[in-house]
Amino acid sequence: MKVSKHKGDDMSDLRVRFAPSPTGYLHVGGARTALFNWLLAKKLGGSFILRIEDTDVDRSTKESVDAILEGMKWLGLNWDEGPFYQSDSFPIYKEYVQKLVDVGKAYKCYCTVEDLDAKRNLAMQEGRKPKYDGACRERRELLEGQPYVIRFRAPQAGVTSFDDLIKGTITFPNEELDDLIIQRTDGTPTYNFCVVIDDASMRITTVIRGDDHVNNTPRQIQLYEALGFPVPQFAHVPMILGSDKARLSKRHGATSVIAYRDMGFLPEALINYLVRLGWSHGDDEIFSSSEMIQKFDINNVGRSASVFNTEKLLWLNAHYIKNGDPERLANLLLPHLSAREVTTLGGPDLMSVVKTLQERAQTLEEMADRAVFYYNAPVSYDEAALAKFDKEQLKSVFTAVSMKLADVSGLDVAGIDALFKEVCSENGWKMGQVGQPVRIALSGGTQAPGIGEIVVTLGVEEALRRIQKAQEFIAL
RNA sequence: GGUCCCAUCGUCUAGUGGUUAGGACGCUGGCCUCUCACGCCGGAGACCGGGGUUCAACUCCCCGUGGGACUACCA
Repeated sequence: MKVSKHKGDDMSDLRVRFAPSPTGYLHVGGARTALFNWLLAKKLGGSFILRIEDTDVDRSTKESVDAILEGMKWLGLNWDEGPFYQSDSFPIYKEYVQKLVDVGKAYKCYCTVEDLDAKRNLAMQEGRKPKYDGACRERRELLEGQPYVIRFRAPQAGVTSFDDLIKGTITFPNEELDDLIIQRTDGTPTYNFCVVIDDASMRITTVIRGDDHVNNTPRQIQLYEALGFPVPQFAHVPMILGSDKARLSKRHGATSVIAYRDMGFLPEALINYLVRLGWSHGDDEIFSSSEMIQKFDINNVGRSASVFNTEKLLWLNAHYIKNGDPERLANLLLPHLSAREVTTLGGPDLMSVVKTLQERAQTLEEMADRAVFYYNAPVSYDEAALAKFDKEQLKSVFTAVSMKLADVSGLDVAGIDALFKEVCSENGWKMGQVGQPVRIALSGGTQAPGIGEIVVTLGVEEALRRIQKAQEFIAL
């Protein structure tokens, strides 16, 4: 077999990671980043690693970790290694900080937060760069007992650049980069330092992450080089925006993937929606997970931010509901029915109910709403709709239909539909004069599955009972 | 302010110098029809602006303009 020289080929030793910080739930932006990582790993037979970035002890919570894991699992984004916690590696970071200090690539800085803030504000006011002024960079004497942070001694001349898999070559003048803090006063390491140590020690080959990290990348590259680690490849995926083109946030509506689950979305719909946000494969819109894996290519990820569009997500969800397995949907629908205090016990077969609703619901929530009448007989009727028919007419329709229905059994949907046609032709009625009143009698309203579907699903006996009740109602 | 990134219908996008600029969501006209949906057929709808390069620019370059990110002892 010939070995291809093309970049991106033969990457079976590819190692990628998703590294959320546990300061909230898994949001759709993070989910998409995770998805792209997962897809690339699956496609190239690499490893997908989950790492929890909890170096900020104050803001990190166990609840958030659980919420993120729950979201990942729901979406089916299984990981090969982890979850690893940065907080478990504090001693290791410390070791590497010391190494850098020993060789003079890092130094103690005694500047106080107040001093730094003051200098920064002054610089801003005077229109200068608000970067660290290097006050302690050349300090020779050590101040005993004074609190300090450790700063990385960054190169001040030249440029740092990298070839981003998505954005192309990006170059930064080193003079724009100041000496970043790698260890806080309390001895804990900071984010930019930890990612480098972790990505290096986990032998990550390709870092796929949000666009908002582009500016951190040159600093991290300098750290890799100072530490003597190989620099991984980078791929920065653009942000997801809200309808007003501002960064997606709660005020744009739901951003948590679990919230979408609770609103009745299917995981495959959300995944399909997310994969198309920023990535494309010609004119294709619908992707099964195996198609996604097969067709995914990081080079086809777009460079610009995209707006989250719930309408399209709804369309995809409707698509997957329409084509989904009724049994699975029935199970997924259960909690939504419970939330409506509907019990399916003793009622129609839920799977049959689902089948009548698959083309009529965009979400499981909507399906649940539409399913209620099957289990709870109407206690009132759409009076406005009923008013469109003459009372006497209604009576004769109900009577005629009841008589027909009374002596049939075992009919399927087509059979029941044919039976209604008979009623029409025998009495000189139009289907509209018969179907709609019966629909109201059976469901209480005007929007429901086809008459035949309802009668068969409900069962002839229950249908007759409901028609009788309606008959009594209009007699009042 | 500085640095970096981005720019095709309202939205998601295809497009890699020569196309009637394609598809999808949404919107909309019609068909189907017992309601609601589904489905099918049709319609409106875009290359941010200005300079170059070229026989020819949506496509390449530059400058604007407009968005966004970062500029923390957050990640």
